[in-house]
Amino acid sequence: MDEMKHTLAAILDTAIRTCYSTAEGLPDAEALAGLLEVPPEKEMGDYAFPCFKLSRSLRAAPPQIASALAAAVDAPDVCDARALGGYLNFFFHRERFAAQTVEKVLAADGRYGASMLGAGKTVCIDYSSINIAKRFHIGHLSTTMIGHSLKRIYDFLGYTTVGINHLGDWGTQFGKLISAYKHWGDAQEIEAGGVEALTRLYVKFHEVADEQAAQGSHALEDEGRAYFKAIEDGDPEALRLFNWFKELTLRDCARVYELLGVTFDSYAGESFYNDKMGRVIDELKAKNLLTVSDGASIVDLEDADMPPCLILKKDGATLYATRDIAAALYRADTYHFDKCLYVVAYQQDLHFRQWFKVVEKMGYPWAQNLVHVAFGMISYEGQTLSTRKGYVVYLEDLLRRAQEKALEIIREKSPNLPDPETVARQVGIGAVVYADLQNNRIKDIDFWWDRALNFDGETGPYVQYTHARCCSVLRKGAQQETPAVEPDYTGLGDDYAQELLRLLSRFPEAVQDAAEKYEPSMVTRATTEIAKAYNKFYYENRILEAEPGVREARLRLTRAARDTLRTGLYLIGVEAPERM
RNA sequence: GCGCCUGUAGCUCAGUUGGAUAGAGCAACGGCCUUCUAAGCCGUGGGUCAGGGGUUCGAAUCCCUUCAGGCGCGCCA
Repeated sequence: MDEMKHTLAAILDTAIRTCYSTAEGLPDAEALAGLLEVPPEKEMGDYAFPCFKLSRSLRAAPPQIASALAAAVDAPDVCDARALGGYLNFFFHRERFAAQTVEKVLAADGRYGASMLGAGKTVCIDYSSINIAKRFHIGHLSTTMIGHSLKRIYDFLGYTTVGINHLGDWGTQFGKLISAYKHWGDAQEIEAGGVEALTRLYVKFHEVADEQAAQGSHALEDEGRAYFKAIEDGDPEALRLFNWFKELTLRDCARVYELLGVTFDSYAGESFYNDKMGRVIDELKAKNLLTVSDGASIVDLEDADMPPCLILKKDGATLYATRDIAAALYRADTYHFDKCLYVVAYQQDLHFRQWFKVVEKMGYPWAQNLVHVAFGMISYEGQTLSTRKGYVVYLEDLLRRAQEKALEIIREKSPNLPDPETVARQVGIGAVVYADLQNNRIKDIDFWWDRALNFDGETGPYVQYTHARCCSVLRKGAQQETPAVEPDYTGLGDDYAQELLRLLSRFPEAVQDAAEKYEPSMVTRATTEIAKAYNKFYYENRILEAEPGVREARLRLTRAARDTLRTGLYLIGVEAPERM
């Protein structure tokens, strides 16, 4: 919560106690701060206190309370208070508010909004979690960017974070892939073609297997299973191929991660937990949680109104939930997390609720710190994503086209820009990432090329452009040779400057809210609002030609806006070019 | 059938613990570059907040219910 709120709450508290010294059951200053609201119109002030909340304990009508308090508020250097209906509206002392806000942002030296809120606490974030032998497509973007952004946000708030790419690197499909490679593969071709070549092999395998099945044969399927068994048993040749496929995939994805600026602290995936499943089974048995149903081992969850959680297949093989539980136990032991986030699509909601409950039944109190950070489905022009049907957009293609579009605009609008390729990369990718983190994560996304490549209006390039505009003003300001003067903050008294200042003052709260709700879009929106407010301020005020003191104040506000825009963009994983 | 989620302007979405006249962007139309980046700014039009009940001084927001859509519901992940 921002400082102004607390300051106002203290003033309000004093006023209430002056007017109604005998009343009981009144909220304290902290509670009052929580009741303060932002009025819908600027004309109504900077903050408002709804007096309805006090009418019961004060036994008075809200408008009367508002009038009485308005007369009792006495803090001329901080704010003015006026009654309007049942509201007590606070109007900041503009000059003082401007000075305080700007100096606070600048004193933070690029880390405005950062805190030590999370000092000593660890947050594990499971995101991206790609499957081996599959190309990175738009369906993987949300988990990757939401997780990446949350990691930056938590880091910024002082938490220790562990970014985990829980690789999908175990399962029969890898046996099938080996089988296909043995029949039709060529080392050089695969090495050159990467994951795409692997995908072709996988498709070929299924074509042939389907043909065989039509003739009543399962020879190829059996061979695939046998190769997977070979991997499990540690057969050197099978393992070599498996690791090669894995390496090819990681190499492929590394290009995308590099473009996005995404990094991980751990790539421990399913294969890593392969030898850690026994503990899960043993513990479940020891705690009498495991029962056999239709030959499979399950944990009954009827008391939690959920279907049972499958732990072992009829043949004794482990399942998805088993691996997730094993991973959670490992992470609890290894990282001693205060929270463990799973950035996974909402489709898997039941799965997470089930195994979280199993961990709870196992008696681990940290079960309540497991969080499924769910997000919406992505479709492509109204169709469900499907590699087979061609309804798929590979991320590299999207990012490439976005960069091309950005370069085209640069050639047209900024032909003299130095290093246009770098800026095009920053802007093109920024547009894609920003769009992914713009809305509440639960919303489904329908991908359309024309929307993805739109750089007008509330978009990543808009915010980046505003940042570059700030940089440009500051550059020009630094080039002018003017004597150093103290800022005259009356120069920030206009409505446009004040609106920008208000938004800047609320930015730290937005970052904290984003962390609390696991919602990066709250940072995206707060940042966009600041960009909009700066653009209005910029058009309504001359900065460089103002009187020296006013010029200095406006330059400082520009620097505060630039720093905060850069921070906001950084927190959602978007770069901030200084020119564009 | 049961469970989870969603429903706000033509489209995509905001709307803070219930608060003042429900807001943006896109699209459409009309303005603004001899002045700090026009990827910008200003303006116009556009709404039964899915429907119906209820709680309350006050509901897009909370409760109930109906409808529509998405997702999920034992040996895939």
